[in-house]
Amino acid sequence: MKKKELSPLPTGGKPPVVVPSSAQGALDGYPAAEQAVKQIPPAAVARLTLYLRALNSLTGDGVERVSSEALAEASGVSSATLRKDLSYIGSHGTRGVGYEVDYLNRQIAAALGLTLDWKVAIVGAGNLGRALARYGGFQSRGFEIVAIFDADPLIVGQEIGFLRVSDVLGLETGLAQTRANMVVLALPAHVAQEMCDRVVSAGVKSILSFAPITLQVPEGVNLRKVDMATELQILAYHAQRLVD
Amino acid sequence: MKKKELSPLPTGGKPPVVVPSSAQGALDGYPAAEQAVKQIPPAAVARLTLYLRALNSLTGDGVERVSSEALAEASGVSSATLRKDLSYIGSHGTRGVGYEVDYLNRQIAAALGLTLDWKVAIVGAGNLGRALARYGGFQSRGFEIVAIFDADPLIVGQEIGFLRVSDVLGLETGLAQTRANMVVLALPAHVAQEMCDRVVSAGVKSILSFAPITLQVPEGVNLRKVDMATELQILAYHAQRLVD
DNA sequence: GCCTGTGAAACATTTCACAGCA
DNA sequence: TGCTGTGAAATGTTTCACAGGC
Repeated sequence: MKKKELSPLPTGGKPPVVVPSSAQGALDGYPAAEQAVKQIPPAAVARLTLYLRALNSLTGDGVERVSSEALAEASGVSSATLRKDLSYIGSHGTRGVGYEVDYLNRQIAAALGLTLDWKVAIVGAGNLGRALARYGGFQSRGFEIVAIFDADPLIVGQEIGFLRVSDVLGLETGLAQTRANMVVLALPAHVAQEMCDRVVSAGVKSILSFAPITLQVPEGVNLRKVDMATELQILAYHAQRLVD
Repeated sequence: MKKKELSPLPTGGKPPVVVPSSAQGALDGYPAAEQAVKQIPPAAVARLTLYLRALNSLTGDGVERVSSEALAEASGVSSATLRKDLSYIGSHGTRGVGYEVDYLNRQIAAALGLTLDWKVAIVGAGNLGRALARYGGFQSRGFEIVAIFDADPLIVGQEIGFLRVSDVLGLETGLAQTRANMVVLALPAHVAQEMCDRVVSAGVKSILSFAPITLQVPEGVNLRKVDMATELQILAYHAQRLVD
């Protein structure tokens, strides 16, 4: 349901292991292009963001070096997992010593693509959309909120933080003008798919949805979902089990 | 970091495998008590909530029966995965026919423990906390928001939806009085761990945190985390890879 | 005949344990 | 000596493919 693949190169590496020989015999011509698209396991990518947070916090505390043990503890994972994760982005530590906080921070950020320019548009200026627009946590890591849209005439035109709510009628134009390359959907279920489609048509390839509905997106579009109700239900399952 | 274990049995078998005999040997008298604490794989639990959403939507459309293929499509997973997931909670379909929408809905809800009484308290009445308090998605699935706390004197006493913001000084008392058994933390990073500790001390075992920080909780406490910045960073990684 | 339920295979992730280098 | 980096083992998840009942 989500894999596709087209990288016909034997990038060579551990888990991500690229299909050894197999397919691809057809085209190519180059023996071994080194462009090799890394490929970090999804589970590791998610954790890299945690390490980043922990490293930022350490920087704030003036710490300059950290061991895998300590960083793992601060991130809530095992040290073995942490070392394995870091190995996917290369060897950036010193044996017998540990990791340089600042340097590692930059390495992870680079691996995640955070050095690029990310412009985020929020669709939906209801309670959640407004809260997101005002949330400072985005800006801090290079995500700039460039626009916020809504359909309600009473909300359009309002100021939220440094932004003015735009009419969703002008969604496509707005996305193009602001060069938004990510969209956050903060919408009720019944309009989410429609807005999602428009956003996709406008060429946006990265979408974060808070809508309580399963959205369909075409291949090549990256969709991540956050749903409070879902999280509570998962908690409920575990809590119930404690009681037996 | 999260496993514990105490089952000294060679459980051997597929994922969920019910602990064969194990604990409780004390009572019963039957050779094979069927009470057997299920055990659904975490990945499957997360997806069961998606099926629930899809089933609700189908009910709304007046659909009474659904095939694994159709339900999987609506939920965004493969039909094999769906059938496997459902098999963890028992056989509730009819071969050659499909699943009864209403019946399956109830079976999943029961398996997730949604028939119990969940009372949720929100700690933090900032932008996000207020948005969550007003979000209708909770109530719909048996989660009742029973209190919301904040430390800011300007916010304490305000009305949000049907609730009045309580002073976080009275957190412990408030949790006890309202019999809250779940807590949502909607707090800035610098106070999140402290509040988390207080909530844990008060006996709450299920916590959903929106704070952009890794929280430490003792064994036996269930913590789930949602972080917008993390989600965007993961999107950034994938988006960057599309460019190569 | 058709679609569910499920062993078994394929694949992915995590943990172990230790070699290797500062 | 001490901690990283990483093969190999253990564990978990997804997919395959087909037996089995309606």
